[in-house]
Amino acid sequence: MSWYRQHPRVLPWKSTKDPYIIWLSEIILQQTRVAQGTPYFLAFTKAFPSVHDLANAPQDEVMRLWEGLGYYSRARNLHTAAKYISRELDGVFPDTYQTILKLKGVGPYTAAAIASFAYDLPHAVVDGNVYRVLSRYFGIETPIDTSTGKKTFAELADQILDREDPASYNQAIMNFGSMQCVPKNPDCGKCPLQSACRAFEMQKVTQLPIKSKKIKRKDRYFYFLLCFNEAGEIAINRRGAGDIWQGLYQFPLFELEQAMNLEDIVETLKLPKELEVLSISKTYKQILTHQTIYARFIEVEQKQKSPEILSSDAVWKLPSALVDIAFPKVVNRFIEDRFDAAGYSPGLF
DNA sequence: AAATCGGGGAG
DNA sequence: CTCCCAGATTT
Repeated sequence: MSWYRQHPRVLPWKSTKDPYIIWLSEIILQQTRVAQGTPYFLAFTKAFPSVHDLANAPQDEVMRLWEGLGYYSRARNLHTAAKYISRELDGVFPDTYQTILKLKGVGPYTAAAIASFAYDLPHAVVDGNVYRVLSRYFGIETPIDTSTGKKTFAELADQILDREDPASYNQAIMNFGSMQCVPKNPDCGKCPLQSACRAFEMQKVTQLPIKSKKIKRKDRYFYFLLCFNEAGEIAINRRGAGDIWQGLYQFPLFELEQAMNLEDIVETLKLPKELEVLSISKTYKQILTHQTIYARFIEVEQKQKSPEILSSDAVWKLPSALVDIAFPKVVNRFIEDRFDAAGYSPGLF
């Protein structure tokens, strides 16, 4: 905390005790760097000053504001919890750790953060920064991504929590982890904890914390159908549950097990005769945590009316309206290339 | 307990 | 490329 007083960090959500604002910031910052999340925080607080504003917003509007931030279940759960607080709790934010924990999308970390920052309750946060600081300082080699590890670090964090000022303490240890005890090449020479740091003593700083699991990524090949009708509108649909990007929109999608050339694609997809293939885009690559997406966009034109050729849930939008709809990043990259550079008429690459 | 869910920035 | 980020939920 002494170090923290000398290394303050001005952040837009630190100047309030409003639990709604704090909750909003914490959800946005889950697995997200401060620099990446800050613009989203500003956009959300401007669009939805109160929990009622958020609760009463259409889902598509919430998703649109979240567009590009990733982990979209956060946005859906945020909206669900806002409606719960607004309608079931009369807009009164829950004020105990256990009741905060009941909110959709709020786990142990976020409940502790809200409880301490908004209500000064003695609950220790354990985020990626805290795992790193504690594992190094105490020289703990228990993997942090196991149930045993989570329990160990949660108990330790609770033991060393400053119960007189849990809000400042939580803020301090997270800041210390993000600024001094950084993941790579920490400058231990200017660390105030060096003399008591077990990892420094054992020369294991770079090895801690330990993670046991390694992620494996699988390749997926997406072929989106860019289908115009006679009015110059494009078919889109909303992605459902059970896969990535739930709640976002896309062009009608055909997925293949492996990459194919244009002729084989047309053959394999068995496109209806009413559709004439105009062109196919380059491959857009998007790396996610557990998969790599290779996306191509096949531009087709409807030669005659055939409403049911695409999925029945398709809706038609003018290209100029796409900017107000939430798409995955890889789709937006194509949209920018296709419509901002080449214009809005079909077939013109 | 393990798998899954995005996107970006640092090294 | 790999790793990690103010983690949570589902399987």
